[in-house]
Amino acid sequence: MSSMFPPDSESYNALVWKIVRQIPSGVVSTYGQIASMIPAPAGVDEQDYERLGAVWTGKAMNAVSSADDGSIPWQRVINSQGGISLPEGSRAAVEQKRRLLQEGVGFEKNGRVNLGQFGWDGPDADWLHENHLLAPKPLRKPPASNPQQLTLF
DNA sequence: CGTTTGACTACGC
DNA sequence: CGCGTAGCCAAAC
Repeated sequence: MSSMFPPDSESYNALVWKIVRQIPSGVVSTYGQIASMIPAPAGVDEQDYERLGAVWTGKAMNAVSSADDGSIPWQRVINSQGGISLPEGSRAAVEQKRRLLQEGVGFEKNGRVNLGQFGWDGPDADWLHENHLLAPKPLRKPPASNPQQLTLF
């Protein structure tokens, strides 16, 4: 028997936000990557957690907007495809893209961020260890071959 | 009180 | 490369 939801969603959210605060300006992380650093609750199948954790992280991020005190760079968390998950055209989505652009994160024609270029590698190993977190699962980066995206200058 | 709906992701066409 | 689907379940309607 296992609860399919964080036993303590409150502390899970806090954990997510703690990690998100570590994301430096100019790069992005994904829901799945954040979740991969948080140990799966006992009883939750690892494979299930890969998806569940991402959903939980999404919920945690959703909870930020209502209580955003400005300390959480929520805009730096996007989906595994490099896209913004908020409803396109919504006020929040526009704000997210605006902030990312301002931080230097580039968007490709299809409206996605190249995770290979702007993807975050995760916090320092020391920090992770101090907080009892796991090493982030590498982002699914696009075939890093030719840097056909050159928008500087 | 039944239905719909997600700030997700991997996978198959 | 883009779109649809399954799996999951608390909350909002």
